[in-house]
Amino acid sequence: MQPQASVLSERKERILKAIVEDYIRNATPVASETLVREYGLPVSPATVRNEMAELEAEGYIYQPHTSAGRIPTEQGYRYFVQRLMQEQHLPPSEQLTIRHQFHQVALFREQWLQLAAAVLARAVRAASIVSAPQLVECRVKHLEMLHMQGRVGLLVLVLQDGTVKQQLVTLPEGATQDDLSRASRRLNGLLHGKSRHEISSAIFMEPLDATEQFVLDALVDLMTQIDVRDSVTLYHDGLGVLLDQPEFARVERARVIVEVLERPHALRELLPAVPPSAGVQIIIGSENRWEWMRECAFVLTRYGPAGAMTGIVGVLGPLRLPYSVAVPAVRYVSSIMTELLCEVAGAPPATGMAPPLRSSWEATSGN
Amino acid sequence: MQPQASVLSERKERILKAIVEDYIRNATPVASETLVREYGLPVSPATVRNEMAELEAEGYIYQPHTSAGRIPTEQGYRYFVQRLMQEQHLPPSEQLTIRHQFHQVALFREQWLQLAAAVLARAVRAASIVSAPQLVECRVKHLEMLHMQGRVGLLVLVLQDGTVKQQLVTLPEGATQDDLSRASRRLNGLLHGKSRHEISSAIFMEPLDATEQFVLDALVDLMTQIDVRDSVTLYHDGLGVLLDQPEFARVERARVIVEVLERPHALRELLPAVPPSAGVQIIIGSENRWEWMRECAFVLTRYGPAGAMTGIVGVLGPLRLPYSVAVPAVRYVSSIMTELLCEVAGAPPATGMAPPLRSSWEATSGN
DNA sequence: TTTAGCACTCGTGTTGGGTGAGTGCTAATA
DNA sequence: TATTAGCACTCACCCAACACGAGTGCTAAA
Repeated sequence: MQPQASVLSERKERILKAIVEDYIRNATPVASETLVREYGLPVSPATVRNEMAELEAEGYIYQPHTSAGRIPTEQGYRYFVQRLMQEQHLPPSEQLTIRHQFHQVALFREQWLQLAAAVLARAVRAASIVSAPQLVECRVKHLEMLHMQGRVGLLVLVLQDGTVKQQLVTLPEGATQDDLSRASRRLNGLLHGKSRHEISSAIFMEPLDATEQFVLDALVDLMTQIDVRDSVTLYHDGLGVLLDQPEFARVERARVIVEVLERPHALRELLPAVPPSAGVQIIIGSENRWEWMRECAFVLTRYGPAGAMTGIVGVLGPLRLPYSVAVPAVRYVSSIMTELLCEVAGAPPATGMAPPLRSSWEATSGN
Repeated sequence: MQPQASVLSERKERILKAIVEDYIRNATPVASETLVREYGLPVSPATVRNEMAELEAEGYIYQPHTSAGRIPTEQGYRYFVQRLMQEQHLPPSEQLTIRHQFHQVALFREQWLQLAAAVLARAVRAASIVSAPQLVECRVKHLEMLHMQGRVGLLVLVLQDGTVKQQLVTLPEGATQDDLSRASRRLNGLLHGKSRHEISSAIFMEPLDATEQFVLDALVDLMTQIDVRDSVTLYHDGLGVLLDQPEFARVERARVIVEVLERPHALRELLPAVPPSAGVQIIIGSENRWEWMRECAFVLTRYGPAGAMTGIVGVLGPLRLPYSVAVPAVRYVSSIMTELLCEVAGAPPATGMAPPLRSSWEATSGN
């Protein structure tokens, strides 16, 4: 492979751009004649062929076989997204529709997430993934230990940001609802606004009685688990439209994607790799850590008030993902989600993240 | 199509059984010679052919084309599951493993559901669906209205069976946490153990103040929504193994299934159709209400203490689903889930449902 | 009633042109 | 020197012809 450092001549860029766009559109190798005919290049096919030969030598495109048109290489796609791509924003009317949809379900968090996945899948015509927002630091708002039946209890924990966590516990012999309520009440007073770390290292003026200590332990337990466990719930959509893509005509290909979306251990490992406040990130082919992702491209970004509660949202598809649509779409959806999350959690929008404006397509279209 | 009422001769049954089993195994039309060779029929291929001709005339099997072996019709499958199938129970060691896995995550309900889906998909080698248990009647255990920030409040509701529901609300101007706590406390006293219907028609000795009335309204609102909304969360697994089946070699076929599992409106409509306490239900091909399901078979059952809180669990796949494995597997998983649900909710196991026994494979293997 | 024998059917796999899209090369041109 | 017309060449794709063989239905004998 050739060094990619250099910048291509304007004409080569124009040709490369046309090849990538055409291939993303049609999934079929692009011929020199098509380029001059459809993309208005002011030269003859022969000249284009010469340029293509050089682009191929430099590693931006390749032929699947002799006497076929050209297809972009990964390097070609990367050059495209870095320097050539013109973002195609969602039409304002559609942006409004989407915004409306989100506000309709603003009070149901699971529904946002599913909605975000659905919107992206439809806009980009690819698969989408959305992770539930994960707390950076969770602080106690309210807790309640309830007696269910026998020795089964239920600890309900509400965090500052509005998240509700629950956990079944086995109660000590003979604990009554009155005991538990009293303990809950006292701990609520003591622990309000405290983080897990503060709680586990806290020292209390008056010592806790046995029941209080029990509830406290259960609480610390639950808060510890929150970090590692279910906050990584993933939503997805758009598998169906993905299967329409010709690269998945043979099922073997599709299988791997289907399994990943359905059982997303692997994706979970991918998520932490998306840096906060770095805008939209594009991962193409072999940049991926896993073999099976080498034929896939991702467009991901983090949403949510940075430093408080963030998740990731994005799309994935074949290498010829429509990046110019995907990038603004992902950015737009993430900005809405950030906005909604801020309204609820009350965290200030952090610098570097899209601000939660009402009139948002100007706000989201910046670099 | 011929009347199916009649009972087949023993020899025809034996042949039909062999055809169905072989086809389920190999997905390839079954020849007369294969039958005598592999299934030890004490007759010659010619005799088998005569019988097959009759079975075909009666509508139990058909040939995809002249000079091909036979394939079961839907009627053939139905006869098989009703009269011929010998259930193949999971090996005891595996049952124990599964039981262990469930008890490991006994305290996290979402994880059961996902686990149930995973277990079924692996055991049956087909796709699986699990719906979250839905309350038949929900009664208040505890409620708490919290002030989040600005005019955003969070209503947290714990139901008798341990379900926790939450809902963001817009608070009245100037409501403080103290007001809300006081109202919550009073309402907790008044409403404990009440169902939605009882609450909305309740008359109180002392009239409610404005804040209390507000919280009450929000509560009724939320309880109303519980019936219709998210209780129908669906989990699924096994799409991947489904794609391996030759009937899904062409993607068009797979697409429809993928979309259904991913965006399960349609399945939701299917669920109420599964009757409670009817044991495992098998739905084959055109028995399904929807066109696109005509090539699919379902093995479903309801789990959970009947009359209290139930969901459905089952598998779906092509018509040649391995019914003899699927039926016991679905029954076994549902019995474990019922058991766990009873332990937590404390509802007595209803008559007609598999009882929540520890030693369960005897219990689950009855008809 | 069963079965051996046999002719017949029809899907599948293989082979072998023919076609056309698209290229690379060369030589002529601006 | 850069561009382009012309042309030969390559190779995937399509299609028709063909052989093969699996599996049947039928007939006649046991």
